[in-house]
Amino acid sequence: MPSEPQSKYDQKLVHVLKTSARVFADKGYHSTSMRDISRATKMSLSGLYYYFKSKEELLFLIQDYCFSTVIDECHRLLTGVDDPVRRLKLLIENHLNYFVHNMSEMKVLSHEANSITGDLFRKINIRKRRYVDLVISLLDELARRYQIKGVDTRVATLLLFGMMNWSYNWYNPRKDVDVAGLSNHVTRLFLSGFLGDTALEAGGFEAGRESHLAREVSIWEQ
Amino acid sequence: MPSEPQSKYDQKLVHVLKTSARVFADKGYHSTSMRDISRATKMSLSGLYYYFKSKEELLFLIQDYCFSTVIDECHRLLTGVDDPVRRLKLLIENHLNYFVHNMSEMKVLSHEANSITGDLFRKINIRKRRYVDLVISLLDELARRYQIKGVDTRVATLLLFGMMNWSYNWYNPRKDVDVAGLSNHVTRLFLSGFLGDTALEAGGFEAGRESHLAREVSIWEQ
DNA sequence: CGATCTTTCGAACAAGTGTTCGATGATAGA
DNA sequence: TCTATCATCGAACACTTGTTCGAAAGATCG
Repeated sequence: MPSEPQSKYDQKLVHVLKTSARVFADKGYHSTSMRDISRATKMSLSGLYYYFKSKEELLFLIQDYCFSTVIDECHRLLTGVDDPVRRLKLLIENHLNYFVHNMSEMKVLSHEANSITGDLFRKINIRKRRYVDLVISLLDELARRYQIKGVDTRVATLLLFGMMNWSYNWYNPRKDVDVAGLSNHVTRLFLSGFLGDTALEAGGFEAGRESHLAREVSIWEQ
Repeated sequence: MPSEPQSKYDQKLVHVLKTSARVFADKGYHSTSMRDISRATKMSLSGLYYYFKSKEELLFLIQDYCFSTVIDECHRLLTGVDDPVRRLKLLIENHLNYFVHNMSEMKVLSHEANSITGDLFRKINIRKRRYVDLVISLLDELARRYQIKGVDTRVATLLLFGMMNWSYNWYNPRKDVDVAGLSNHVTRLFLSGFLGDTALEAGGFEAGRESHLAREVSIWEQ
Protein backbone atom coordinates (compact mmCIF):
# COMPACT_ATOMS: atom_id res chain seq x y z
CA MET A 1 0.00 0.00 0.00
CA PRO A 2 2.95 2.39 0.18
CA SER A 3 4.94 2.58 -3.07
CA GLU A 4 4.35 6.31 -3.29
CA PRO A 5 7.21 8.47 -2.14
CA GLN A 6 6.25 9.60 1.32
CA SER A 7 7.61 12.41 3.38
CA LYS A 8 9.62 11.63 6.48
CA TYR A 9 6.60 12.74 8.45
CA ASP A 10 4.24 10.36 6.66
CA GLN A 11 6.61 7.45 6.99
CA LYS A 12 6.93 7.93 10.71
CA LEU A 13 3.19 8.41 11.11
CA VAL A 14 2.52 5.14 9.33
CA HIS A 15 5.10 3.43 11.49
CA VAL A 16 3.37 4.76 14.59
CA LEU A 17 0.00 3.64 13.26
CA LYS A 18 1.19 0.14 12.50
CA THR A 19 2.92 -0.24 15.84
CA SER A 20 -0.04 1.13 17.75
CA ALA A 21 -2.39 -1.14 15.87
CA ARG A 22 -0.35 -4.09 17.02
CA VAL A 23 -0.51 -3.01 20.63
CA PHE A 24 -4.21 -2.21 20.43
CA ALA A 25 -4.85 -5.59 18.87
CA ASP A 26 -2.91 -7.32 21.63
CA LYS A 27 -4.18 -5.56 24.71
CA GLY A 28 -7.30 -3.83 23.50
CA TYR A 29 -7.73 -0.11 22.97
CA HIS A 30 -8.88 0.82 26.45
CA SER A 31 -6.34 -1.31 28.23
CA THR A 32 -3.53 0.23 26.26
CA SER A 33 -2.08 3.36 27.77
CA MET A 34 -0.33 6.08 25.87
CA ARG A 35 2.71 5.02 27.82
CA ASP A 36 2.42 1.56 26.25
CA ILE A 37 2.34 3.19 22.83
CA SER A 38 5.27 5.34 23.78
CA ARG A 39 7.25 2.28 24.79
CA ALA A 40 6.35 0.31 21.66
CA THR A 41 7.16 3.14 19.28
CA LYS A 42 10.25 4.19 21.21
CA MET A 43 9.02 7.73 21.27
CA SER A 44 8.47 9.96 24.22
CA LEU A 45 4.97 10.24 25.60
CA SER A 46 4.56 13.86 24.62
CA GLY A 47 6.31 13.32 21.32
CA LEU A 48 3.43 11.20 20.15
CA TYR A 49 1.06 14.12 20.33
CA TYR A 50 2.89 15.77 17.49
CA TYR A 51 1.27 13.23 15.16
CA PHE A 52 -2.25 13.24 16.52
CA LYS A 53 -4.02 15.22 19.10
CA SER A 54 -5.64 12.54 21.19
CA LYS A 55 -5.60 8.82 21.79
CA GLU A 56 -8.97 8.63 20.13
CA GLU A 57 -7.67 10.32 17.00
CA LEU A 58 -4.89 7.76 16.89
CA LEU A 59 -7.52 5.03 16.87
CA PHE A 60 -9.39 6.90 14.19
CA LEU A 61 -6.33 7.21 11.98
CA ILE A 62 -5.70 3.47 12.22
CA GLN A 63 -9.26 2.63 11.34
CA ASP A 64 -9.53 5.22 8.61
CA TYR A 65 -6.32 4.18 6.91
CA CYS A 66 -7.32 0.55 7.12
CA PHE A 67 -10.83 1.07 5.81
CA SER A 68 -9.71 3.24 2.94
CA THR A 69 -7.23 0.66 1.78
CA VAL A 70 -9.74 -2.19 1.80
CA ILE A 71 -12.42 -0.20 0.05
CA ASP A 72 -10.14 1.35 -2.54
CA GLU A 73 -8.64 -1.99 -3.46
CA CYS A 74 -12.09 -3.48 -3.59
CA HIS A 75 -13.32 -0.90 -6.07
CA ARG A 76 -10.17 -1.30 -8.11
CA LEU A 77 -10.78 -5.04 -8.33
CA LEU A 78 -14.45 -4.77 -9.18
CA THR A 79 -14.23 -2.27 -11.99
CA GLY A 80 -14.83 -3.97 -15.27
CA VAL A 81 -16.29 -7.09 -13.70
CA ASP A 82 -19.97 -7.38 -14.45
CA ASP A 83 -21.05 -10.78 -13.31
CA PRO A 84 -22.37 -10.41 -9.77
CA VAL A 85 -21.18 -13.83 -8.68
CA ARG A 86 -17.66 -12.98 -9.68
CA ARG A 87 -17.96 -9.57 -8.09
CA LEU A 88 -18.98 -11.06 -4.77
CA LYS A 89 -16.25 -13.62 -5.02
CA LEU A 90 -13.65 -10.94 -5.60
CA LEU A 91 -14.99 -8.84 -2.77
CA ILE A 92 -14.76 -11.72 -0.32
CA GLU A 93 -11.26 -12.57 -1.45
CA ASN A 94 -10.13 -8.99 -1.15
CA HIS A 95 -11.63 -8.59 2.28
CA LEU A 96 -10.13 -11.77 3.67
CA ASN A 97 -6.84 -11.26 1.96
CA TYR A 98 -6.41 -7.88 3.59
CA PHE A 99 -7.72 -9.32 6.82
CA VAL A 100 -5.16 -12.07 7.01
CA HIS A 101 -2.25 -9.88 5.98
CA ASN A 102 -3.16 -7.06 8.34
CA MET A 103 -4.66 -8.86 11.25
CA SER A 104 -3.82 -6.26 13.84
CA GLU A 105 -5.39 -3.40 11.94
CA MET A 106 -8.44 -5.44 11.04
CA LYS A 107 -8.86 -6.63 14.59
CA VAL A 108 -8.80 -3.03 15.72
CA LEU A 109 -11.28 -2.16 13.00
CA SER A 110 -13.61 -4.98 13.94
CA HIS A 111 -13.25 -4.98 17.67
CA GLU A 112 -12.88 -1.30 18.48
CA ALA A 113 -15.61 0.02 16.24
CA ASN A 114 -17.43 1.50 19.20
CA SER A 115 -14.39 2.72 21.08
CA ILE A 116 -14.56 5.78 18.91
CA THR A 117 -17.09 8.54 19.43
CA GLY A 118 -18.53 11.76 18.15
CA ASP A 119 -17.45 13.15 14.80
CA LEU A 120 -14.68 10.65 14.24
CA PHE A 121 -17.15 7.84 14.79
CA ARG A 122 -19.48 9.41 12.28
CA LYS A 123 -16.72 9.71 9.69
CA ILE A 124 -15.76 6.06 10.01
CA ASN A 125 -19.36 5.01 9.90
CA ILE A 126 -19.95 6.72 6.59
CA ARG A 127 -17.25 4.59 5.03
CA LYS A 128 -18.56 1.50 6.69
CA ARG A 129 -22.10 2.11 5.57
CA ARG A 130 -20.98 2.58 1.97
CA TYR A 131 -19.07 -0.66 2.08
CA VAL A 132 -22.02 -2.54 3.52
CA ASP A 133 -24.39 -0.97 1.01
CA LEU A 134 -22.14 -2.12 -1.79
CA VAL A 135 -22.54 -5.71 -0.67
CA ILE A 136 -26.27 -5.35 -0.11
CA SER A 137 -26.80 -4.05 -3.62
CA LEU A 138 -24.61 -6.83 -4.91
CA LEU A 139 -26.82 -9.39 -3.22
CA ASP A 140 -29.87 -7.56 -4.49
CA GLU A 141 -28.64 -7.96 -8.01
CA LEU A 142 -27.83 -11.60 -7.41
CA ALA A 143 -31.29 -12.20 -6.01
CA ARG A 144 -32.85 -10.45 -8.98
CA ARG A 145 -30.86 -12.34 -11.53
CA TYR A 146 -31.37 -15.74 -10.00
CA GLN A 147 -34.90 -15.17 -8.84
CA ILE A 148 -34.10 -15.63 -5.18
CA LYS A 149 -37.10 -14.66 -3.14
CA GLY A 150 -37.84 -14.23 0.52
CA VAL A 151 -34.29 -13.49 1.54
CA ASP A 152 -33.48 -10.36 3.48
CA THR A 153 -30.37 -9.21 1.68
CA ARG A 154 -29.39 -6.91 4.52
CA VAL A 155 -29.46 -9.80 6.95
CA ALA A 156 -27.58 -11.99 4.51
CA THR A 157 -24.98 -9.28 4.02
CA LEU A 158 -24.37 -8.86 7.72
CA LEU A 159 -24.17 -12.60 8.20
CA LEU A 160 -21.50 -12.62 5.53
CA PHE A 161 -19.59 -9.87 7.30
CA GLY A 162 -20.01 -11.88 10.48
CA MET A 163 -18.30 -14.86 8.93
CA MET A 164 -15.44 -12.74 7.71
CA ASN A 165 -14.92 -10.29 10.55
CA TRP A 166 -15.32 -12.76 13.37
CA SER A 167 -12.23 -14.50 12.09
CA TYR A 168 -10.01 -12.19 14.13
CA ASN A 169 -11.18 -14.25 17.09
CA TRP A 170 -9.87 -17.54 15.90
CA TYR A 171 -7.93 -17.45 12.65
CA ASN A 172 -4.37 -18.56 13.06
CA PRO A 173 -2.37 -18.31 9.84
CA ARG A 174 0.13 -20.85 11.13
CA LYS A 175 -2.37 -23.54 11.98
CA ASP A 176 -5.42 -22.92 9.86
CA VAL A 177 -6.02 -23.10 6.17
CA ASP A 178 -4.38 -20.31 4.15
CA VAL A 179 -6.04 -17.20 2.78
CA ALA A 180 -7.13 -18.81 -0.45
CA GLY A 181 -8.60 -21.72 1.44
CA LEU A 182 -10.38 -19.45 3.84
CA SER A 183 -11.77 -17.41 0.98
CA ASN A 184 -12.99 -20.53 -0.71
CA HIS A 185 -14.71 -21.74 2.41
CA VAL A 186 -16.51 -18.46 2.87
CA THR A 187 -17.36 -17.97 -0.78
CA ARG A 188 -18.62 -21.47 -1.29
CA LEU A 189 -20.50 -21.58 1.99
CA PHE A 190 -22.16 -18.26 1.47
CA LEU A 191 -22.81 -18.37 -2.24
CA SER A 192 -24.22 -21.84 -2.42
CA GLY A 193 -26.22 -21.07 0.67
CA PHE A 194 -27.52 -17.86 -0.75
CA LEU A 195 -28.19 -19.09 -4.24
CA GLY A 196 -29.40 -22.47 -3.13
CA ASP A 197 -27.04 -24.04 -5.59
CA THR A 198 -28.99 -22.80 -8.56
CA ALA A 199 -26.26 -21.03 -10.37
CA LEU A 200 -22.87 -21.78 -9.03
CA GLU A 201 -21.11 -22.85 -12.15
CA ALA A 202 -22.68 -20.02 -14.02
CA GLY A 203 -20.69 -16.92 -13.45
CA GLY A 204 -17.42 -18.68 -13.85
CA PHE A 205 -17.25 -19.93 -10.32
CA GLU A 206 -15.11 -22.97 -10.23
CA ALA A 207 -13.47 -23.79 -6.99
CA GLY A 208 -11.55 -20.57 -6.87
CA ARG A 209 -9.17 -21.32 -9.68
CA GLU A 210 -9.24 -17.86 -11.13
CA SER A 211 -8.62 -15.99 -7.96
CA HIS A 212 -6.51 -12.88 -7.95
CA LEU A 213 -4.66 -14.26 -4.99
CA ALA A 214 -1.21 -15.59 -5.59
CA ARG A 215 -1.48 -18.95 -3.91
CA GLU A 216 -4.47 -20.95 -4.96
CA VAL A 217 -5.33 -24.32 -3.55
CA SER A 218 -8.87 -25.41 -3.84
CA ILE A 219 -10.10 -27.32 -0.87
CA TRP A 220 -13.36 -28.15 -2.51
CA GLU A 221 -12.18 -30.45 -5.16
CA GLN A 222 -10.01 -33.47 -4.57
CA MET B 1 -33.62 -19.83 33.86
CA PRO B 2 -34.83 -18.81 37.33
CA SER B 3 -37.91 -20.75 38.44
CA GLU B 4 -35.95 -22.30 41.27
CA PRO B 5 -36.50 -20.75 44.66
CA GLN B 6 -33.51 -18.49 45.15
CA SER B 7 -32.20 -16.97 48.29
CA LYS B 8 -32.39 -13.22 48.77
CA TYR B 9 -28.69 -13.17 48.17
CA ASP B 10 -28.95 -15.01 44.85
CA GLN B 11 -31.78 -12.84 43.65
CA LYS B 12 -29.84 -9.69 44.31
CA LEU B 13 -26.71 -11.11 42.75
CA VAL B 14 -28.59 -11.96 39.58
CA HIS B 15 -30.07 -8.49 39.53
CA VAL B 16 -26.61 -6.99 39.82
CA LEU B 17 -25.33 -9.27 37.07
CA LYS B 18 -28.13 -8.35 34.71
CA THR B 19 -27.80 -4.64 35.38
CA SER B 20 -24.05 -4.72 35.02
CA ALA B 21 -24.32 -6.67 31.79
CA ARG B 22 -26.50 -3.91 30.40
CA VAL B 23 -24.00 -1.24 31.33
CA PHE B 24 -21.05 -3.26 30.04
CA ALA B 25 -22.89 -3.86 26.79
CA ASP B 26 -23.62 -0.16 26.40
CA LYS B 27 -20.30 1.39 27.33
CA GLY B 28 -17.90 -1.52 27.09
CA TYR B 29 -16.25 -3.24 30.02
CA HIS B 30 -13.17 -1.09 30.28
CA SER B 31 -15.03 2.17 29.85
CA THR B 32 -17.41 1.26 32.61
CA SER B 33 -16.30 2.27 36.07
CA MET B 34 -17.37 0.59 39.26
CA ARG B 35 -19.05 3.90 40.02
CA ASP B 36 -21.17 3.44 36.89
CA ILE B 37 -22.20 0.02 38.15
CA SER B 38 -22.89 1.46 41.56
CA ARG B 39 -25.14 4.11 40.02
CA ALA B 40 -27.00 1.63 37.80
CA THR B 41 -27.59 -0.88 40.57
CA LYS B 42 -28.36 1.80 43.15
CA MET B 43 -25.88 0.27 45.50
CA SER B 44 -22.95 1.87 47.16
CA LEU B 45 -19.55 1.43 45.59
CA SER B 46 -18.18 -0.65 48.41
CA GLY B 47 -21.45 -2.52 48.81
CA LEU B 48 -20.88 -4.15 45.46
CA TYR B 49 -17.78 -5.90 46.70
CA TYR B 50 -19.90 -8.01 48.98
CA TYR B 51 -21.06 -9.94 45.92
CA PHE B 52 -17.78 -10.31 44.08
CA LYS B 53 -14.25 -9.48 44.90
CA SER B 54 -13.16 -7.62 41.81
CA LYS B 55 -14.49 -5.98 38.69
CA GLU B 56 -13.01 -8.82 36.70
CA GLU B 57 -14.86 -11.40 38.76
CA LEU B 58 -18.05 -9.52 38.05
CA LEU B 59 -17.35 -9.88 34.35
CA PHE B 60 -16.59 -13.54 34.88
CA LEU B 61 -19.84 -14.17 36.71
CA ILE B 62 -21.81 -12.57 33.89
CA GLN B 63 -20.05 -14.64 31.25
CA ASP B 64 -20.17 -17.84 33.24
CA TYR B 65 -23.85 -17.57 34.02
CA CYS B 66 -24.60 -16.75 30.41
CA PHE B 67 -22.51 -19.54 28.96
CA SER B 68 -23.90 -22.15 31.33
CA THR B 69 -27.44 -21.28 30.41
CA VAL B 70 -26.85 -21.52 26.68
CA ILE B 71 -24.96 -24.77 26.91
CA ASP B 72 -27.30 -26.42 29.38
CA GLU B 73 -30.35 -25.56 27.32
CA CYS B 74 -28.55 -26.74 24.22
CA HIS B 75 -27.83 -30.16 25.71
CA ARG B 76 -31.39 -30.38 26.98
CA LEU B 77 -32.69 -29.74 23.48
CA LEU B 78 -30.35 -32.13 21.74
CA THR B 79 -30.89 -35.18 23.92
CA GLY B 80 -32.97 -37.71 22.07
CA VAL B 81 -32.42 -36.09 18.70
CA ASP B 82 -30.29 -38.25 16.48
CA ASP B 83 -30.40 -36.75 13.04
CA PRO B 84 -27.38 -34.45 12.76
CA VAL B 85 -29.18 -31.98 10.51
CA ARG B 86 -31.91 -31.54 13.06
CA ARG B 87 -29.36 -31.33 15.84
CA LEU B 88 -27.51 -28.52 14.12
CA LYS B 89 -30.74 -26.77 13.38
CA LEU B 90 -31.76 -26.93 17.03
CA LEU B 91 -28.38 -25.73 18.16
CA ILE B 92 -28.51 -22.71 15.90
CA GLU B 93 -32.02 -21.88 17.00
CA ASN B 94 -31.12 -22.18 20.65
CA HIS B 95 -28.04 -20.04 20.26
CA LEU B 96 -29.78 -17.27 18.39
CA ASN B 97 -32.87 -17.43 20.54
CA TYR B 98 -30.83 -16.85 23.65
CA PHE B 99 -28.80 -14.25 21.83
CA VAL B 100 -31.77 -12.16 20.85
CA HIS B 101 -33.47 -12.41 24.22
CA ASN B 102 -30.33 -11.64 26.20
CA MET B 103 -28.49 -9.30 23.93
CA SER B 104 -26.61 -7.49 26.66
CA GLU B 105 -25.21 -10.64 28.20
CA MET B 106 -24.37 -12.13 24.84
CA LYS B 107 -22.71 -8.96 23.69
CA VAL B 108 -20.58 -9.04 26.81
CA LEU B 109 -19.83 -12.68 26.16
CA SER B 110 -18.87 -12.08 22.55
CA HIS B 111 -17.15 -8.75 22.83
CA GLU B 112 -15.39 -8.98 26.17
CA ALA B 113 -14.00 -12.48 25.77
CA ASN B 114 -10.47 -11.18 26.15
CA SER B 115 -11.17 -8.62 28.85
CA ILE B 116 -10.82 -11.45 31.31
CA THR B 117 -7.49 -12.93 32.29
CA GLY B 118 -5.71 -15.61 34.24
CA ASP B 119 -7.65 -18.39 35.90
CA LEU B 120 -11.06 -16.91 35.26
CA PHE B 121 -10.21 -16.69 31.57
CA ARG B 122 -9.15 -20.29 31.61
CA LYS B 123 -12.37 -21.40 33.25
CA ILE B 124 -14.52 -19.63 30.69
CA ASN B 125 -12.43 -20.98 27.89
CA ILE B 126 -12.98 -24.55 28.96
CA ARG B 127 -16.70 -24.06 28.57
CA LYS B 128 -16.24 -22.31 25.25
CA ARG B 129 -14.00 -25.00 23.88
CA ARG B 130 -16.49 -27.69 24.80
CA TYR B 131 -19.26 -25.81 23.06
CA VAL B 132 -17.18 -25.34 19.93
CA ASP B 133 -16.09 -28.96 19.96
CA LEU B 134 -19.72 -30.01 20.11
CA VAL B 135 -20.40 -28.18 16.87
CA ILE B 136 -17.24 -29.45 15.23
CA SER B 137 -18.13 -33.05 15.97
CA LEU B 138 -21.63 -32.35 14.75
CA LEU B 139 -20.25 -31.13 11.44
CA ASP B 140 -17.91 -34.08 11.35
CA GLU B 141 -20.83 -36.42 11.57
CA LEU B 142 -22.69 -34.46 8.92
CA ALA B 143 -19.70 -34.63 6.64
CA ARG B 144 -19.36 -38.35 7.21
CA ARG B 145 -22.98 -39.08 6.61
CA TYR B 146 -23.30 -37.00 3.47
CA GLN B 147 -19.85 -37.74 2.12
CA ILE B 148 -18.72 -34.15 2.23
CA LYS B 149 -15.02 -34.00 1.51
CA GLY B 150 -12.39 -31.34 1.57
CA VAL B 151 -14.10 -29.15 4.10
CA ASP B 152 -12.30 -28.08 7.22
CA THR B 153 -15.00 -28.58 9.82
CA ARG B 154 -13.21 -26.42 12.35
CA VAL B 155 -13.15 -23.53 9.92
CA ALA B 156 -16.76 -24.12 8.99
CA THR B 157 -17.72 -24.21 12.67
CA LEU B 158 -16.04 -20.94 13.42
CA LEU B 159 -17.56 -19.31 10.37
CA LEU B 160 -20.92 -20.40 11.70
CA PHE B 161 -20.18 -18.88 15.09
CA GLY B 162 -19.08 -15.77 13.24
CA MET B 163 -22.44 -15.46 11.56
CA MET B 164 -24.23 -15.86 14.85
CA ASN B 165 -22.05 -13.96 17.27
CA TRP B 166 -21.34 -11.00 15.04
CA SER B 167 -25.02 -10.21 15.16
CA TYR B 168 -24.56 -8.20 18.33
CA ASN B 169 -23.05 -5.58 16.05
CA TRP B 170 -26.07 -5.05 13.91
CA TYR B 171 -29.14 -6.99 14.94
CA ASN B 172 -32.01 -4.75 15.89
CA PRO B 173 -35.06 -6.68 17.08
CA ARG B 174 -37.31 -3.74 16.30
CA LYS B 175 -36.22 -3.33 12.71
CA ASP B 176 -34.85 -6.64 11.57
CA VAL B 177 -36.43 -9.99 11.01
CA ASP B 178 -37.47 -11.81 14.20
CA VAL B 179 -35.62 -14.63 15.93
CA ALA B 180 -37.23 -17.36 13.92
CA GLY B 181 -36.46 -15.54 10.71
CA LEU B 182 -32.90 -14.95 11.75
CA SER B 183 -32.48 -18.60 12.67
CA ASN B 184 -33.88 -19.64 9.34
CA HIS B 185 -31.52 -17.38 7.49
CA VAL B 186 -28.52 -18.74 9.33
CA THR B 187 -29.61 -22.37 9.21
CA ARG B 188 -30.49 -22.33 5.57
CA LEU B 189 -27.45 -20.34 4.55
CA PHE B 190 -25.06 -22.49 6.48
CA LEU B 191 -26.59 -25.89 5.97
CA SER B 192 -27.18 -25.65 2.26
CA GLY B 193 -23.76 -24.10 1.93
CA PHE B 194 -22.14 -26.84 3.94
CA LEU B 195 -24.03 -29.73 2.45
CA GLY B 196 -23.99 -28.33 -1.01
CA ASP B 197 -27.71 -28.90 -1.18
CA THR B 198 -27.31 -32.64 -1.25
CA ALA B 199 -29.47 -33.54 1.63
CA LEU B 200 -31.60 -30.71 2.83
CA GLU B 201 -34.99 -32.31 2.77
CA ALA B 202 -33.58 -35.41 4.28
CA GLY B 203 -33.38 -34.97 8.00
CA GLY B 204 -36.70 -33.27 8.19
CA PHE B 205 -35.49 -29.85 7.32
CA GLU B 206 -38.32 -27.94 5.76
CA ALA B 207 -38.12 -24.23 6.03
CA GLY B 208 -38.06 -24.24 9.78
CA ARG B 209 -41.62 -25.33 10.29
CA GLU B 210 -40.89 -27.58 13.18
CA SER B 211 -38.84 -25.23 15.21
CA HIS B 212 -39.05 -25.25 18.96
CA LEU B 213 -39.47 -21.51 18.92
CA ALA B 214 -42.87 -20.17 19.63
CA ARG B 215 -43.23 -17.79 16.73
CA GLU B 216 -42.46 -19.37 13.41
CA VAL B 217 -42.60 -17.54 10.15
CA SER B 218 -40.61 -19.00 7.36
CA ILE B 219 -39.05 -16.42 5.16
CA TRP B 220 -37.94 -18.99 2.67
CA GLU B 221 -41.25 -19.98 1.34
CA GLN B 222 -43.85 -17.54 0.18
C1' DC C 1 27.04 31.23 10.78
C1' DG C 2 22.11 32.59 11.84
C1' DA C 3 17.30 32.11 11.26
C1' DT C 4 13.25 29.59 10.73
C1' DC C 5 10.87 25.63 10.72
C1' DT C 6 10.11 20.85 12.14
C1' DT C 7 10.40 17.37 15.51
C1' DT C 8 11.28 15.60 20.21
C1' DC C 9 11.23 15.60 25.02
C1' DG C 10 10.93 15.86 30.55
C1' DA C 11 8.12 17.19 34.01
C1' DA C 12 4.06 18.14 35.76
C1' DC C 13 -1.16 18.30 36.41
C1' DA C 14 -5.88 17.29 37.29
C1' DA C 15 -9.04 13.80 37.08
C1' DG C 16 -10.57 9.24 37.56
C1' DT C 17 -9.48 4.38 38.68
C1' DG C 18 -10.30 -0.22 41.49
C1' DT C 19 -10.12 -1.55 45.97
C1' DT C 20 -9.94 -1.61 51.20
C1' DC C 21 -11.33 -0.87 55.96
C1' DG C 22 -13.83 -0.09 59.93
C1' DA C 23 -18.11 0.96 61.29
C1' DT C 24 -23.14 0.87 61.08
C1' DG C 25 -27.73 -0.84 60.36
C1' DA C 26 -30.76 -4.96 59.46
C1' DT C 27 -32.28 -9.60 60.53
C1' DA C 28 -33.26 -13.55 62.81
C1' DG C 29 -32.64 -17.16 66.37
C1' DA C 30 -32.03 -17.89 71.62
C1' DT D 1 -33.44 -8.53 74.81
C1' DC D 2 -28.94 -10.09 73.81
C1' DT D 3 -26.10 -11.89 70.13
C1' DA D 4 -24.19 -13.38 65.93
C1' DT D 5 -24.37 -13.21 61.22
C1' DC D 6 -25.59 -10.80 57.03
C1' DA D 7 -25.68 -6.73 54.27
C1' DT D 8 -24.51 -2.04 53.40
C1' DC D 9 -22.06 2.07 53.48
C1' DG D 10 -18.75 6.59 53.58
C1' DA D 11 -14.34 7.86 53.35
C1' DA D 12 -10.04 7.29 52.11
C1' DC D 13 -5.76 5.34 49.65
C1' DA D 14 -2.50 4.40 46.22
C1' DC D 15 -2.05 4.47 41.58
C1' DT D 16 -2.74 5.20 36.58
C1' DT D 17 -4.73 7.82 33.15
C1' DG D 18 -4.64 11.30 28.92
C1' DT D 19 -2.98 15.58 28.04
C1' DT D 20 -0.31 20.07 28.23
C1' DC D 21 3.53 23.33 28.08
C1' DG D 22 7.75 25.39 27.49
C1' DA D 23 12.09 24.36 26.25
C1' DA D 24 15.57 22.11 23.60
C1' DA D 25 17.48 19.66 19.77
C1' DG D 26 17.64 18.71 14.53
C1' DA D 27 17.06 19.96 10.04
C1' DT D 28 16.95 23.22 6.04
C1' DC D 29 18.52 26.88 3.53
C1' DG D 30 20.15 31.77 2.60
